[in-house]
Amino acid sequence: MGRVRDKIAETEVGLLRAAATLFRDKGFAATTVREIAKAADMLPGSLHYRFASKESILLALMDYAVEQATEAVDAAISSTHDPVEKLRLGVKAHLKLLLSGDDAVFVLLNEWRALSGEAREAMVALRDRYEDFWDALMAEAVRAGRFRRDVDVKLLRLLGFGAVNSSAQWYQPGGRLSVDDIADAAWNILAVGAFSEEERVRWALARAEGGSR
Amino acid sequence: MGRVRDKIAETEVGLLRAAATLFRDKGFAATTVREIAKAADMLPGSLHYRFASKESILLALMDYAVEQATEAVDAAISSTHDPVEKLRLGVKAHLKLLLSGDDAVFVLLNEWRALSGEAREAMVALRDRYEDFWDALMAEAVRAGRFRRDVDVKLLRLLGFGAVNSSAQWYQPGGRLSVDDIADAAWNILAVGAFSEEERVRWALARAEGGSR
DNA sequence: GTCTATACTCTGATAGAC
DNA sequence: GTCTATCAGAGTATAGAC
Repeated sequence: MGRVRDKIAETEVGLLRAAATLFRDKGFAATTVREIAKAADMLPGSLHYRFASKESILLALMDYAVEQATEAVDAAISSTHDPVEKLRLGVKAHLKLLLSGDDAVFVLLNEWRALSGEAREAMVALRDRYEDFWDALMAEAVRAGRFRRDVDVKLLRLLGFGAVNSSAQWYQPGGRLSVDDIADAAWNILAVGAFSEEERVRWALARAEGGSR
Repeated sequence: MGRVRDKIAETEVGLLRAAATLFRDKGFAATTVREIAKAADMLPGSLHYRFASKESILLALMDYAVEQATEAVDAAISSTHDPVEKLRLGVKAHLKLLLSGDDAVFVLLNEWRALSGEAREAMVALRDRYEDFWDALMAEAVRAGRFRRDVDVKLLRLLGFGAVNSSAQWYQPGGRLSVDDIADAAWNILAVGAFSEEERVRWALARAEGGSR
């Protein structure tokens, strides 16, 4: 029983992966269903057996991306109860996924304009939930006095993810900068700039103690 | 003499403006030349008299965007010789242009993947020059000891512009946040996080003195 | 310089044999 | 479930009258 469903899922995941790479490289509108089918070792007719339309491929892909991101971040922050450390680990997990080579998250971030109508609304709802999750995590750190009081949390989240997510546009695997380099730099600039004085001292001490972390 | 050229230029600027709005809203690939022509009060045939191809419209648009950005930033930083103040004013000018409603810069940042071949190379060369300009400005601030020594300037520039440019994705004219709010917040988080201790003190004093700037 | 009309290609999607 | 063959429409670009 499970065998058949697994096989179906596997085919569809491969298809989504192929679509993600093409959507990332050429954009959704510039990618043809024939190209997707070819990249997935299929013919256009077979592809339409799995997905009714090109747009439904994109929507499924985004669904998959949000699910993956949520799982990755949840797993990463489960090891600590410190709100600031949760943020640091969560951002790192988010970035790792984004730069891991799986293009779904990249497409989620950059091709949402291609969806229209109900599909667009469903997508926005998913994205909002992910963003609310982060806002709550940050609010916790503010409540604990770990960020400056005058920091606009929502704006910090927007700018922070803007910085982190933009790395997908220029990151090169095997290049000068590793994923950890980028995560650490983003943290050392963005978060530290938002830290309260007390937290700044704490952070400076931890750095001096534990090496370059 | 100048009259004719001005008239031609005016027609083309109007056309580029219409194209920019469409490219921004729907993306380059999803926009048709018929739509561009209609938005510019023309027929497709007439449009092709001005631009040989759809891609050449995009390239001309990007050229225009880089020119505008360079001029805006140059004008903004000419009033000071302080390297950090140059950066602050320059970033603000860049952001103002990006969020001003002229969509050319947005398209430049988000649709460059649509170009291919020689047009792509020409575009990358333009963008690189703009980025080199910023790197030089930042290097000046580092040399003067105004940033922490351990800050990777190129990475800071990438992350910084990632944050600033991302605001174009969510900024709403007339919304809760003004362009100045965003510019100030980005500066207060990003730059301050990269400041040297000495500069941080200087900045804190200036803030206490001059209000919320 | 701008129009109308159209050539030619490629698109997403479907039908029906296997 | 996957194939071949094909539809109807939309895409860019062009030709030539005005």
